[in-house]
Amino acid sequence: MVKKSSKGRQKIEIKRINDEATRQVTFSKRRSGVFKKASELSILCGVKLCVIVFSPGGKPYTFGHPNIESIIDGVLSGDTSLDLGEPDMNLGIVDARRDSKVHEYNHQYNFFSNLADSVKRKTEPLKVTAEKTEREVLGKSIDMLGMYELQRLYARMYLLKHNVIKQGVELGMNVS
Amino acid sequence: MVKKSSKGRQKIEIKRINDEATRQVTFSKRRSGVFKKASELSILCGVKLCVIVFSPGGKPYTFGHPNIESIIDGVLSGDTSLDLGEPDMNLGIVDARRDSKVHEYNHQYNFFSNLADSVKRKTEPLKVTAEKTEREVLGKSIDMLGMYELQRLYARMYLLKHNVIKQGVELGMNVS
DNA sequence: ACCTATTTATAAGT
DNA sequence: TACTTATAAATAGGT
Repeated sequence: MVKKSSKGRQKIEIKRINDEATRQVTFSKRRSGVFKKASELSILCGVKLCVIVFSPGGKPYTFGHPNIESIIDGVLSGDTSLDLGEPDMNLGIVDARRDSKVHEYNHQYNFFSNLADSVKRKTEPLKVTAEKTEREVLGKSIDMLGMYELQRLYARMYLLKHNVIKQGVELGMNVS
Repeated sequence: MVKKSSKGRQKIEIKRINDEATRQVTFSKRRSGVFKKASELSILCGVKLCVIVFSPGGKPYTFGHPNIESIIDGVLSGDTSLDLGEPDMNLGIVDARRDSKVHEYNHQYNFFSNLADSVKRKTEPLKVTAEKTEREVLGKSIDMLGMYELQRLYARMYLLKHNVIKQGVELGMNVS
């Protein structure tokens, strides 16, 4: 019966929260909020997206829809339909012929964190036999991870196609 | 004087918008919204994050804080704030089962197992031939992008540090 | 985690 | 694409 008195939501300034406890709470709430908004966007508009957030403690939280696979799949396969023309001149990267596949994933969520658990188990045996490949994966993953200069990356990967793999091994061996 | 009549914001179902014009408008609005929320999160909590959204037409829109490069550079330079400790001892991966919302999403769409199977198929036939290495890279890149053992990745990136990007560029120049 | 009072985001319409 | 309005949704502060 007693009226719950509350000042309700207060307006806050968008600047770093100094109080650690408050910051952590806000992080949790807003991280969830961003993920939810992202998922709604991907579903409502049927688009691909991913979000990577590092917690104050450095833990990565990710959300992707439908998955990154469909994004890089075409690139790595050297599909000619991915011909982007002049590098840096064409931002488009979608392979229209994969639309059906993309649609197949519509309305579905994928949380990388969850995927990682399973994939880890399933790929565990690969680690030993594919050691040198891990190095080449590393090099490429750096690009992938941040989608660093995505457009240029795609153009470059297209040009490199199969060669990048082979030379990537050499790169890895060099560095190690 | 004339009252602007409006039904105001209406509740909508979270499902793909069929009308293209509406979808495009919604995409623009909500993309901005997600970026804004992400920006606020990064500022309020002082965390690094990035968002990548592909428009219905396939154009990539990205947002990063402080920026994508800084995240990568930080790792490559051995930034201690990204040094998550002993490799392999702390995966730093979100346990979806601890997050009720994540669990809810996964339960609702149950997409994970399908994707995992897909990944498995692509990583199963691994050998050391160039052609098959490509598949391997794909499979493992998915892992990486999925924050699969991100911490181990950090550790390796830390070890490789300096040369990866640089040599990656050289690699690209060589081939092209 | 849950509760409200408020702020903020946004669906429709122009 | 930009502005408006009415309403839905997110969330700050508190328990």
